[in-house]
Amino acid sequence: MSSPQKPLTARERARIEFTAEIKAVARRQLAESGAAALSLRAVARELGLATPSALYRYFPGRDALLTALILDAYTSLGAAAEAAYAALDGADEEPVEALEHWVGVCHAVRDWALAHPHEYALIYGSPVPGYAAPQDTVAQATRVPYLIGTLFTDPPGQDGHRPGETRPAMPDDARQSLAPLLAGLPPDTPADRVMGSLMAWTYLFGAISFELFGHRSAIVADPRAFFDHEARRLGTALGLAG
Amino acid sequence: MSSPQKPLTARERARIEFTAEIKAVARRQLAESGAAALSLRAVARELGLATPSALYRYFPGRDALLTALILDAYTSLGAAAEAAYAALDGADEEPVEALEHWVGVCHAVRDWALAHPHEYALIYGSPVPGYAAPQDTVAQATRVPYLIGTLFTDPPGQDGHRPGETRPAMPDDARQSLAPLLAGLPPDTPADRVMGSLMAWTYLFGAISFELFGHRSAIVADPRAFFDHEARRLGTALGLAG
DNA sequence: CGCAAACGAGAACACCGTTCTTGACAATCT
DNA sequence: AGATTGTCAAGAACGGTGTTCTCGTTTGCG
Repeated sequence: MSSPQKPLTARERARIEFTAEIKAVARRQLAESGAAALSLRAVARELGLATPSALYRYFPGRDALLTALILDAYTSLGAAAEAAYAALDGADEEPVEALEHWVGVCHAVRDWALAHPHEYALIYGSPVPGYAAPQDTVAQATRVPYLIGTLFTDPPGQDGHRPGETRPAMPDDARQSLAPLLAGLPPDTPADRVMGSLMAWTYLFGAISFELFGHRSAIVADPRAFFDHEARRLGTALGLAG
Repeated sequence: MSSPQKPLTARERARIEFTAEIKAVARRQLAESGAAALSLRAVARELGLATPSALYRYFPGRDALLTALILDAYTSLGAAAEAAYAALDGADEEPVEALEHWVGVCHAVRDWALAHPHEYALIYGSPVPGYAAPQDTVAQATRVPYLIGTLFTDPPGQDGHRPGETRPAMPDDARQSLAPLLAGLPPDTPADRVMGSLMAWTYLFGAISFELFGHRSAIVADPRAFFDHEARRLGTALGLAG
């Protein structure tokens, strides 16, 4: 995509290196105290800078730094989910059931969220500034839902649909409501499967948000076992059954 | 419960009245600019107070004020959901299907969230301080999940379960994972139905959060039609079908 | 009436993000 | 090589924030 020329002046190399260093320190403080506590002054202090104004050479402001962290978080999460999918896909000779793929991706996303709770809150919690998602982020943000989509729309076997199985009906207004999405998909993609993948995507992050934000703490004793079961039951309920 | 004595001195009356006034102003500013922009100084200014320190006579700090708003939000949301349920229950002579109850409650919760987006973000977004939920809030916070629970566990007809219907299996670890919840329920409550209500609860707020936080804006054209369809499909998939 | 508690005002402290100016340094062009 | 251009960290300053403490004043109670 980029970097058509290799020669980088020492200034440029130092600049991108220092930019990464700023992000690393900021990510550390974010992971430690949350987004609300991320302070440009504290970042500058930890970097040995005598003044926070020096950071404005690299980021236009605090929100820009947070946006950069958001993009990195989406990238990291997307990579984790895709890696889990690839691992399940390539390991066994026997093709793995679609349900197992789904459950595996679910656990990968949950594991990532548990490992990076504040970064998860940054991208799937309440949007802090004015919830303006730059165009750069959507490419990374769509990696997980896209992965789930292929899980639901790509038939696991030759067709993946048993002859006697009842496909859920989709009223016209519901089908039209996701026209913007269907327009970008192969024309023969069944709308009910797209709907199923969107619902699976919705549920996955609803469940993780509930667990991470404490809405379940008084209710479930073993979060991982509960999550595994809910992922399985939702997957089968949405038509992934083997 | 409380107020065993009626006589209130003028001081006390003025105090509770002014406390309510503070909350009203704070709620207005919250609805206008979000929780991050809620400032004690701005609240004091709007109340005509010359200094924000006066507010500390009524709330120990900014977080306490936010906690009070959280409790009010839970109360308001719970009342809205229960009112919608009651309206559906009492209107028709014919007993309404459980699925319709479920969809009605879903729309009530969504309507409330759309009308009070910042209050919704306050209670179902990322917890701001250290996500410590005071004991007062849980009574209000559990109203909606409890309502959904009765929807799924109370049989709509005489039993509500068709003879040939296959009940989803629950492995032991999954059943044990929600032991804390089952301990507080009638001993014959079927665990798979409790599981279904928890999943419905999870999905409901996952869907609303996605819509409100902009994760669907580029994907679905008619959010209400989409929401209605997903609520119906999830309800039937979880065993509410008529 | 007198006393103690509650009240609002005010100043102060320690932070914060952001802006602007200043002097030093490196890269580039002539 | 020398002059110039642009980048850099520094520093000071502004307006904003939550919070704490100390004041007189007012209110309610014994």
